[in-house]
Amino acid sequence: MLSKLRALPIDIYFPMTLFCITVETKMTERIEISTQQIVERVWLSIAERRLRPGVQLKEEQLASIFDVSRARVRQALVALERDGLVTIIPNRGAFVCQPSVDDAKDVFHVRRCVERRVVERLCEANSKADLTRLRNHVAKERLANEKDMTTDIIKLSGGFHLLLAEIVGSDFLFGTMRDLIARTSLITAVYRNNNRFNCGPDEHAEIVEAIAKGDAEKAIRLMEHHLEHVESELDLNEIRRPSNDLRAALAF
Amino acid sequence: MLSKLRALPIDIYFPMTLFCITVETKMTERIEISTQQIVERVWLSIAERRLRPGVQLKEEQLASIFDVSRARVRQALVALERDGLVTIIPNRGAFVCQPSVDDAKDVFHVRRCVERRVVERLCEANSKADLTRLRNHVAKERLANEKDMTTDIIKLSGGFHLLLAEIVGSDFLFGTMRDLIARTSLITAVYRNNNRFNCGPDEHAEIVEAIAKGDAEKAIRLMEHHLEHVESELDLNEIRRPSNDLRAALAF
DNA sequence: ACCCATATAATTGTCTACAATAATGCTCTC
DNA sequence: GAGAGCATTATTGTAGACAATTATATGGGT
Repeated sequence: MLSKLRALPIDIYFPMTLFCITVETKMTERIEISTQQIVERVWLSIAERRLRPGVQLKEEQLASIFDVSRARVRQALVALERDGLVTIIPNRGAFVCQPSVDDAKDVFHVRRCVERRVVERLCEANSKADLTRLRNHVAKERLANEKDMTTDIIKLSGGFHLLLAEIVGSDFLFGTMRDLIARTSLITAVYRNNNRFNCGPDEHAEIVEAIAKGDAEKAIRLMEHHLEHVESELDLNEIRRPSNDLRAALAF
Repeated sequence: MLSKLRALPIDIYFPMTLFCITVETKMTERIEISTQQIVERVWLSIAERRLRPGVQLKEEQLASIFDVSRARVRQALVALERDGLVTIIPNRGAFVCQPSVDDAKDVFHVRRCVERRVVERLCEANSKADLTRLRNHVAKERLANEKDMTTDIIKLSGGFHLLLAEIVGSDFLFGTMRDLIARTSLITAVYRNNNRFNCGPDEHAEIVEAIAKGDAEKAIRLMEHHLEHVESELDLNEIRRPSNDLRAALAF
């Protein structure tokens, strides 16, 4: 609202330099890892299915892994809870969330509404510089897809939608999108039924071109189709699926 | 750098606003105040216009007012930032947000989508016990209105919408509603053009009865009408309004 | 009188030690 | 040998001290 979010460059939320930094950490002297970077690492680990739902994230454990103080880990966990990736139970600890099928549907429902609004406002007032940013972003997505860089694909795929919201300039929409994208990552990690991490940059490219032409109607239609596509690749039927819940897993 | 400074309300640079939050602290028993209670106090102070947008919430000040440690105040401020009531600028502090007209419109747009969804799901599966809770709540609202208890009116008015989301049982929708209601409180405090704090419990009552009858279509229509009503009582035209921005206020 | 650099004061950010709480393992009793 | 109660351990929560940062006030130069 009061433009703190907008004041910061988008890379802070999806820093592409993350892994470079971690490499340097090992090679050179100790480099401080920020709260935001911890959030980022955990988020990616969840999105890449390295951290499964229900797992407890112990503060001291994380503190030693990232070589930071426990206080900073705590902040990161609070932020992760806000993003809906983690549940904090008082005096118990933080656990990776287990979104229900209903949750997943709700998230996509709200996403459709919010992204529709974003595209609307984007078509109202678009500038050439912003179109360049969007096209550059899609180009990066293409590159990541070709080279099959999983981590980058995940980050850039969400980053596209976040970029749209950022260009609109509404802090509220930006924050809401950020929240929705984080949750979508978790939902995708839990419910996707194949190994593809997104549906490729082609649909994003089409949306950008529709916006470029100022064709709001088409852009909105493409966006809705895009989101339906993403949702359709998920396994949102109430089928029994592998779970950390011992009782459910051992029941016959 | 420069943009960051310009984003700040000008009266921050003229620290004559040393006015504290007036809270009736019961010094008799010295009860521990939880983080959540601090959040609620600040939220109500903002909603009741006792705290104006742009005011800085200094940690030590709050700590002494509530007689708690600064650490707890910090947590409360982080929570308030999440709710969109406060902006935290690194190394500068926390300030009450100044939502723009566009922000206000976005919030109401998203609210319409989310509440529509909530009502839909509520009509799908309603139970009698839940209807009782809703009716009791509306009754409380009526009482508060009759007795003209401002604080209660504000709390109950938002609480109604929160209760709907709670009954649905989706953590995601509940959290989203919570967020939207907090932001709406701030927006209402800034932009409402009369002294009424809500539009009375009658519209809430109608919605409850529509849900009771399982008439989803009517319930949704009533809800949308209700939200439009609330929004229409705001002064969301781009008229010049009293502002904390000295430059704007002094320009002719 | 204005601008710039510097010193001081006020405020936030971080860390570490300690307290409170919940989970685990053990022992005693029946 | 099973179960309840107790002790131990592991983990989270809190507070206070200190470091870093920013804003304000001061003074000299132009």
